[in-house]
Amino acid sequence: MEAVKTKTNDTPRAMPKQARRRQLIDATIVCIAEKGLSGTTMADVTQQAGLSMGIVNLHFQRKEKLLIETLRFISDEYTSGLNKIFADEIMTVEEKIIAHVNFDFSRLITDRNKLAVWFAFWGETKSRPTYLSICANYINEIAVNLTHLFALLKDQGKYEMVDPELVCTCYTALSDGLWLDLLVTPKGLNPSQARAIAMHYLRTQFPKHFLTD
Amino acid sequence: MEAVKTKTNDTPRAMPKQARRRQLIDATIVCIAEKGLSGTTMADVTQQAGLSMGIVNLHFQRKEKLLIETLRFISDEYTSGLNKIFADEIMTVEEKIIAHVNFDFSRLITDRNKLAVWFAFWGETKSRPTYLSICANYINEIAVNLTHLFALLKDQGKYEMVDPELVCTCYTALSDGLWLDLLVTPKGLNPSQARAIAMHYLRTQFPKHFLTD
DNA sequence: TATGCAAATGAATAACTATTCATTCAGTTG
DNA sequence: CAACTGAATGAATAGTTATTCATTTGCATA
Repeated sequence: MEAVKTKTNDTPRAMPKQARRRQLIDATIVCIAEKGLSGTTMADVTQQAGLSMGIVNLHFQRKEKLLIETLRFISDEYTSGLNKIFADEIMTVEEKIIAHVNFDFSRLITDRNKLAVWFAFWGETKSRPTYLSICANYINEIAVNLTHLFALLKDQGKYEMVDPELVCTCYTALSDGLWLDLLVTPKGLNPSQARAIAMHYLRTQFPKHFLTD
Repeated sequence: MEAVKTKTNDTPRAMPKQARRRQLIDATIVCIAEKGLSGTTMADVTQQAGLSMGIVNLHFQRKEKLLIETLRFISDEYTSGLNKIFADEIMTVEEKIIAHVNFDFSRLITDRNKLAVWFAFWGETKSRPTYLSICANYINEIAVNLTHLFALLKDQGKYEMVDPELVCTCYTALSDGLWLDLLVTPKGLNPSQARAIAMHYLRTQFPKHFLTD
C-alpha cells in the first residue's frame, strides 16, 4: 500500500469535524480493501489519511466505532441512492426498475474498494450482530419497495404467473452474487456485463418489458 | 462460545496426524463462524479443539497456514462433491444439473459455519491473493463443466436462444447470492427455499425441463 | 500581536496474541 | 518393565497493535 493521502494535500486545522471523520472513513475503506479487515491497523488508517496515530481515537473513540461508521457510511450511500429512485414521481415503473439496476452496477456501487468493505463485513456478520443490525433495516426496506415495483409491473403487463416477492429475492441474490464476482474475479466480468446479466434475468420474468437494451 | 470439544471426548495420543489436523480445522471453522476471521485467536482455536496452545504450531507451523488449510478443506469438499456428479456415467444431463443444484443447497454446503468461513475468506481476497489462488482453479473448472451441461441441454431441447455461458455465470452468481442470504438472514430463507429459487431460474431458461418439482 | 482554545500529534503505555521450547506424558519396543 | 520415542503441554517470551495523554500547533478573537 502506498502511503498516499486520501483527501487533500494540506491539513487545515479548522476543517469541520464532519469532514475529518469522512476523511478517516475514506482511508478506512482503502485500508480494508488493501489489507483486509483483519489486517487493518490504526497505524495503517491514520497513515493512509496522512494524519497521526491518535486521530482516530479523537474522532471515533475506539477502532470498532470507526469500523461501524464506515459500514454505516457505505450502507447509507446505497440506501439513499435507491430511495431517490423509489420516491421519484416522474419515472414509469419500468424506468424505475431500470434505474435501480443501473444504480446497482454504477461506478459508485461497483467500486472494488467498497465491494471489498461490503463483503468484509458480511463475512463477520454471524459473529457481530451489530454489523447486521446496521444493514437489516435497509435490506428490508429495499425489498419491500422493489417487490412493490415488480407487483405493479405484473399488473400492467398481465404477467399472471409472476411472483413479485420471488422475483425480488432472486434479483437481490443475483446482484449480490454479481458483486462478489466483480470483487473476486475482476478480470472475468466487468460492471456492464454484470448489469447485462441482471437485465437478462428480468427479461425472462417480464418478456414484454426491458427490451430496449 | 462454549468451550466444547469439536471432536472426540478423549484425546488418544497416537491419533493419526491427519485426524488431528482435521480436528484443528474443524475447530477453526467453528471459531471463524463464532468470532469472525479477525477475532479468531490461537487460544480460541485450541480451546475449541480441547487441546493446548502449542498444538497448532506443531501441526501447521503458523496460524496463517492453518487458515489456508481450512479454506482448502472447504474448497476441496465442495469441488469433489461436484466432480462426482460431473463424472457420473449413468445420470442424464437434466439429472446431473438437478443433482448439482441439490448439492449446492444440501446440508453439507449450506451449513452456516461453513458459509461464514467462505465469506470471511472472500472478503479478504483482494488483499490476500493466496486465498484467491486456492479457489481460482476450482471456480474455473466448475464453470467449464457446468457450461458444458447447459450446452448439452440446449441441444437436446432445441433451446435456440439460450447462451450456456451466460446461464452458467448467472446461475453461479445466483447461488453465491443465495448462500449469502442463508448466512446473513437465516430467518428469511431456508435452504430448500433457496434451492427452489435456483430451480425457478433454470426453468425460465429451459422451460421444457425441470418441471418435476 | 497577545491570548485562548480546540485540534492534532506521537512517544509511551497497556493490552493482546503468536510463537517458542523445556518439560511432561502415553504408548511402543526390545 | 526399563528405555525410548514422538506427541502434547503451557508457561514464558517476543512481537504486534490499540489507546492514552502531556505537549505542540495553528487558528480565531480581542
